[in-house]
Amino acid sequence: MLTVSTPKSGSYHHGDLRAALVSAALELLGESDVGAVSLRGVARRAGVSAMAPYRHYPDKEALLAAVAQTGFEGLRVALTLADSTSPTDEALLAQGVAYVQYAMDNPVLFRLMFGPPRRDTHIDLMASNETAFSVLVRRMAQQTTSAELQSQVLGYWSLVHGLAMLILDGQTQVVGIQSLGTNVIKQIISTMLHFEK
Amino acid sequence: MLTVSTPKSGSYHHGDLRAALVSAALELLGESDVGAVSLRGVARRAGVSAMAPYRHYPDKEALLAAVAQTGFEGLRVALTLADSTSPTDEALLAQGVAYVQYAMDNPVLFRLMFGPPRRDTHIDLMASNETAFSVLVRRMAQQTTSAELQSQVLGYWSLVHGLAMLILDGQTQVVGIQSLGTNVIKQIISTMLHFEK
DNA sequence: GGGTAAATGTATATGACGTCAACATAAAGG
DNA sequence: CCTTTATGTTGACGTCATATACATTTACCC
Repeated sequence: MLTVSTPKSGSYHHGDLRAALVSAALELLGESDVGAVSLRGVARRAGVSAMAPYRHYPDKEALLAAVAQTGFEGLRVALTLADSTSPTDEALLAQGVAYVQYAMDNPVLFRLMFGPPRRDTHIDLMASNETAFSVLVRRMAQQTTSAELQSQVLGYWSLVHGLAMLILDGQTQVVGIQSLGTNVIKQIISTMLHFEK
Repeated sequence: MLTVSTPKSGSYHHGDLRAALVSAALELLGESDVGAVSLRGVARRAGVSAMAPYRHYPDKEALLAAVAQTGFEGLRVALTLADSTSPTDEALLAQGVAYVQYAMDNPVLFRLMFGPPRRDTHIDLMASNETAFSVLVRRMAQQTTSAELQSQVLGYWSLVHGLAMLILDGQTQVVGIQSLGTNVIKQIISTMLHFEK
């Protein structure tokens, strides 16, 4: 899907290191936990010296922010897809399920996306997030009376976001839930969703 | 509240280093972000050498787990207090507000409590969590029909947990919400809470 | 084309970190 | 007392993020 030009063998310059670094970081995120991803490790994976990334990102945080940005893009795609492939009256629920599913499919990336706000990158990340989030807002605006829209949007987002986080943290066992198929997620969300009444 | 015996000046042994370390770590958590807390820094704050903590905790992760445990204890107290000082029909809502408030008052600690599950400490943390969580479950069991209890419990927990997380991440600005007083939080939660209908 | 400036990658160094191993001191208990 | 055990300290290692200085390549201008 996201392919990156391989370094021409033996060439001093990489070709597209900027993208290769993000790609390598994504690979590493898939293998371990956020704190275990080192800039040096990313550079190694990209086949380049430890200092090379600094030609493209001012520091580690900036690289991770770029990675998080691709995560928001992926989330936007997932939400859009879920919305467009569902009947209108189920689109909101489908987006919620897709949100949780995305987190489960990309646990470490998801945690990175919503990690502690870093002063330098937080603004950009919120902008990325907004493009993903607008998909949900649009659908919601069509499905509810606009009086409490702001509260309802934040409430619904909180619901699915919290569910995603608790699942990633392995906290659902505290409630006595073991398996976590799509159906279970759907049930939890729709239990809380009584707007249509 | 949680006082720790000061090291007798000039004494080789500390007195109660085990507790002092947790206390020092809590102080540092209040000053920076979770990733910025180093074991060496905690040791420094406790006035002790870098290796001293290893006499009481097998590694950094274990110390942080102990800190997280005190966080769950604090959360339990906060929930219990909110529950007991509210009229019965508002107790559940009050607990939700208290949950979010606790996160806002202890942002870094809260993030540590619900951070990525570490193999060695995860089980213990979940046990701690369960004692806090049971406060909410008990109240909920009295306030709803028990048919969908499990889903409703997880749903409500997800709601307040997600709201807390989004606030900590500074994501509420995406929805256009600036100030975050108790009243705003209460409104968001109760907007989603339509069980009584 | 040729030469130079900008872009991009490398080498080396510094200080902080988590943790290991070896050692030092204090407390406890016969 | 004298020894065991608990508790701290010192020093070392490998890794990390990052600074500085240097090398190579590409791009552009004449």
